[in-house]
Amino acid sequence: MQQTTAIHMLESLASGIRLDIYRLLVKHISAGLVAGDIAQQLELPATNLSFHLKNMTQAGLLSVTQQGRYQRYRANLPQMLALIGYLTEECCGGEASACLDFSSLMYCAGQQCDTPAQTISET
Amino acid sequence: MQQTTAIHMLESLASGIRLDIYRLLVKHISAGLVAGDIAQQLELPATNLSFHLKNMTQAGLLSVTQQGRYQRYRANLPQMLALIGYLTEECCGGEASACLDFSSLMYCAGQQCDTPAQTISET
DNA sequence: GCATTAATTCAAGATTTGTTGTAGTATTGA
DNA sequence: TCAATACTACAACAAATCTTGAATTAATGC
Repeated sequence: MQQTTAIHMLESLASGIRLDIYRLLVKHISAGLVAGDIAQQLELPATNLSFHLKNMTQAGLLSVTQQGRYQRYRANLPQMLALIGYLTEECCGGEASACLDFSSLMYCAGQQCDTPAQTISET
Repeated sequence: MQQTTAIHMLESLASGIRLDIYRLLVKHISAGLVAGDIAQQLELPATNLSFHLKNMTQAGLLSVTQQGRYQRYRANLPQMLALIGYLTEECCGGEASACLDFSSLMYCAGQQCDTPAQTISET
C-alpha cells in the first residue's frame, strides 16, 4: 500500500460521521445499504451524507453499485486489512506473528462474508 | 473504545509525517526511539517533530518515558488493536471470525514484543 | 410526457489544522 | 555556576475541511 492511499483512508475515517457510516456498513457487510437508508439511520441531511460517501468511496473505504436510482454502498474490508498491514508492517523486525494476539478481538475481514448480516441492533 | 478516542487516533495517523513516525516506531517496537533519533531518521526540524509527537501521544498512539534529558517514544500497539476492533465491530452480525483471513498479513500486536527489533532498514 | 423520488454537484462561510521562528524549560558535565 | 544539549511551548499566518442551501442529474411510475 502506498502512503498516500493510507493517508486518504485515515483522513476519511477521522470524522465522527464517516466513522459512524463505516461502522454501520460493517454491520451490513454483505448486503450493504443504499444512501437513503444510511441517511435515515444516522439522521443526516442527504446533501451532507452524499459529501461524506463520496469522500469515503474515493478513499477506497467503500464500494458502490447502482441499482436503478439507488446507490448501494458497502464497506471495503480487504482494503481495511491492507491498511492494517501497512500500519503494522515490519513489526518485530519482520517476525510479525511472533507477538500476535488477536484472540480477544472481534473482527471480520478477508473477502465479503458469506453469512448475511441482517440483525441490526445499534443502540 | 469511545468514538472520540478512535477519531483522535485516526486524525493523528492521517498525516504523512505522523504515519512515518508511527511506522518507524513500529519497527522499533521494543526499544522505541528518542526524539532526536526520530528527527534524524526522518529529517525533521525538532520543533515540528515535537508538535507531531505530542499530537500522537495525546491520541494514545505513542507512549513516552523520560530518560534523563531524553524522551523515549514507543508505539502503543494494544491501543492500535483496540482501534481495529472498534472499526470491525459487529461484522457479520457478531460472528466476526466467520470470515477472518489474516494469513497474508504482517502484523505485530498484543503486548510489546519480547524479541527486540534492532535491524533498521528503511529505504 | 410529466411529476415524484433518489442522489449528487456547486458555492460560501466558519472552523480547524500544519508549519515556522522565537523563546522557554530541564538535564548534563565541567 | 555556567555553557551546551534535548526537547517543548507559544504566536501567527497559510492552507485545508465541514456544513448548509439551492440547483442539477437520473430513474421510476402514471
